[in-house]
Amino acid sequence: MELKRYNRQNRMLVAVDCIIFGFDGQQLKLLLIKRGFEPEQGRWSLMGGFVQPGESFESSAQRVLKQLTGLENVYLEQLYAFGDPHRDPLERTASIAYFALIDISKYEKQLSSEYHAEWFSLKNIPSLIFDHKEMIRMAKEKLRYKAAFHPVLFELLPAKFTLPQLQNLYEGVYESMMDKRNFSRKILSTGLLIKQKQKDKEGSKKGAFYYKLDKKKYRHLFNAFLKFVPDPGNIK
Amino acid sequence: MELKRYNRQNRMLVAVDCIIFGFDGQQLKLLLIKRGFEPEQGRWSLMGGFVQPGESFESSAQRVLKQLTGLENVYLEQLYAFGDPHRDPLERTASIAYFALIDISKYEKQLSSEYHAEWFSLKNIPSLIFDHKEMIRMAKEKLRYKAAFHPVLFELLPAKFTLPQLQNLYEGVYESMMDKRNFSRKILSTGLLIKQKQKDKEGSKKGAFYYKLDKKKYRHLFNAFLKFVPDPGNIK
DNA sequence: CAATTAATTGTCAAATGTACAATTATTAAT
DNA sequence: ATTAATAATTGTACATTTGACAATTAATTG
Repeated sequence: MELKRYNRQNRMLVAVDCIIFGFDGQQLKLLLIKRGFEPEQGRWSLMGGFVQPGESFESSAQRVLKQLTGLENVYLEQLYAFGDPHRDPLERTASIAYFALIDISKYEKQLSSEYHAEWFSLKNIPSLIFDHKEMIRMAKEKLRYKAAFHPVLFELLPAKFTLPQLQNLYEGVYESMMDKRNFSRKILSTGLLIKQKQKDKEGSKKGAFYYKLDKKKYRHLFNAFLKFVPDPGNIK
Repeated sequence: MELKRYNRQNRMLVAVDCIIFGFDGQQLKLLLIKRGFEPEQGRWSLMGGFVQPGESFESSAQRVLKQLTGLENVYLEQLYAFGDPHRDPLERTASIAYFALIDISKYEKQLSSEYHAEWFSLKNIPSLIFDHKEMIRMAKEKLRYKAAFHPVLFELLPAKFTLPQLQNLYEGVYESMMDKRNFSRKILSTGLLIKQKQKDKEGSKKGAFYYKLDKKKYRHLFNAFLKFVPDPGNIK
């Protein structure tokens, strides 16, 4: 007789949660929502949802992300599977956490009003449900790790950006100051940036030249091993 | 009225699978078992098991690992959550993959006979069930990444080991040759090794001095950022 | 004691990292 | 028109690390 299922084993709910990073030119931010159902209705939470039949974890995370931001084809990476038996008090629920990097200028505000979503500065995160605080801690750590060797932070920037903006971003991610001269030398030496003729005149009299990513080199070098940060600090 | 469960959502099985690395002094190896139940009974497989009620993913992996090797307190790290809806043809089953690094000399052979377990050279892995081949590919990649910056490969070695053995290990992990002089200079400069007065006389007339890990420095430096490998290659 | 084998040790040039400040472009005010 | 103010842009010298490369040493064997 053919087996039809694995008998005597317990099944559990599986959800995805998204840690959504954005950068407004000054600060690194996270997109959070107000949870719309019990338990913990009305409290701040990461955007998430249950994995549906026929859906992989990755496509589930993509679906959830599109629901909230309207965006597709964004940078999305699996962070960690959270499986503490009591992380959700109502019923055992595993959560596969993903982190996303989006260009904050492309995100559609109207969608997020439905979820009462808001951008929070990373230094000012409110109290969150379940283990979402821990998820964010790990996401920050992993972003630091990744960005030290791969040009992943460009995913947070618009098509045109300035060197001071880029340095702001790196300084925000690593919560430390960098030397302007050494920073631009290192970044430019990767050959990833193409200088534009236009300047950004906001926020300075002299204006700062715009740069664009060399998309071809970017794709080619993404998995190569560059070094964007001297010492990424103590990271796992 | 209080909610008791999340209604109208589908639950699924969740398992853990362990990619178990060992090093015999010459080659990097993986411990595989012959699957003992249907479907795919009798085929080669990673050691795994279903996550039980009340058990976290990590403790589930520890349990599975102890069942097969008799070992506790081994290096264990979550690799990735595999969730393709059809990865197990019988029933939807998620798998949280962990990779383990064990000292091959400590592992208890008698236990593994129960599971028909065998060590396989990484270059000679047999056909495997489900997505286990992909799990191994990712585990190798992650081990490379990790070992490039953290002294994690010492987990594979016995308490006393020689520099040539250590270099063999690194060369096995990176599938490339390294210069003896540069290798020992780099490794010794970390201050992690304590030279012993004894020599290992196996395999050479002159004999090679044993070294021990400085456990205190090891724990202290583990998350620090050392550089053990010149260029870890193209890795995610 | 000579021959063999593998471990151990050293040097130099090139590349990279680090610390540090003067100059330039633009706008606003006098 | 000149000056003052602001932030962007550019350069240099020194220290450290890396990478390429070969001679010497310790032990065993015939």
